[in-house]
Amino acid sequence: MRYWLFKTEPDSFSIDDLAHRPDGTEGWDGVRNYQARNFMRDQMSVDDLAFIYHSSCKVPGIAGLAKVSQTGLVDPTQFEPESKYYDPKATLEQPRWHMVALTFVEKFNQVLPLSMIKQQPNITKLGLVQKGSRLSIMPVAPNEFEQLLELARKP
DNA sequence: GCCAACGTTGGC
DNA sequence: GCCAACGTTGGC
Repeated sequence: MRYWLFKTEPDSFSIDDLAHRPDGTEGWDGVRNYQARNFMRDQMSVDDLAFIYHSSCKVPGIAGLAKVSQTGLVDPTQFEPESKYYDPKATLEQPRWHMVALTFVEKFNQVLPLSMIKQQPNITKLGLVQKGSRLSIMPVAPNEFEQLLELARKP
């Protein structure tokens, strides 16, 4: 069992949007970064837990929790010429972009702000706190995950 | 809106 | 295979 963090811009897709999807489930399409793709394709398992992180918004931070509900999916938007995620080099035989589906688990009472995450002396490995890290999907170490979850659930 | 940092592209 | 130029990310 591994732990992850998925960034999303709440203006386009927020933790509330995930919660309101049928079955609280959404294919995480549109990722066009190889490192992030490789995490999804090669390292995720069903029931892995994932923080949903809101970026590029008023209070960037961890907004909720989801779990990986399906793995090994092909991102359909790569084949759609009208999509902004269209990839002309992808073919049905040889897709380039893979994804997983996430299912809503929990929305925190308030967002755990990035500013607070950065103040935690024990959170050092998380990509978010490392300078220049722009990964949209990143692993979270088990002990850091546990610590962040506890912080986020504080009333 | 700024801008630092990063990933990708493409000419050579 | 190098690397400059470009586009994007994302906090502030």
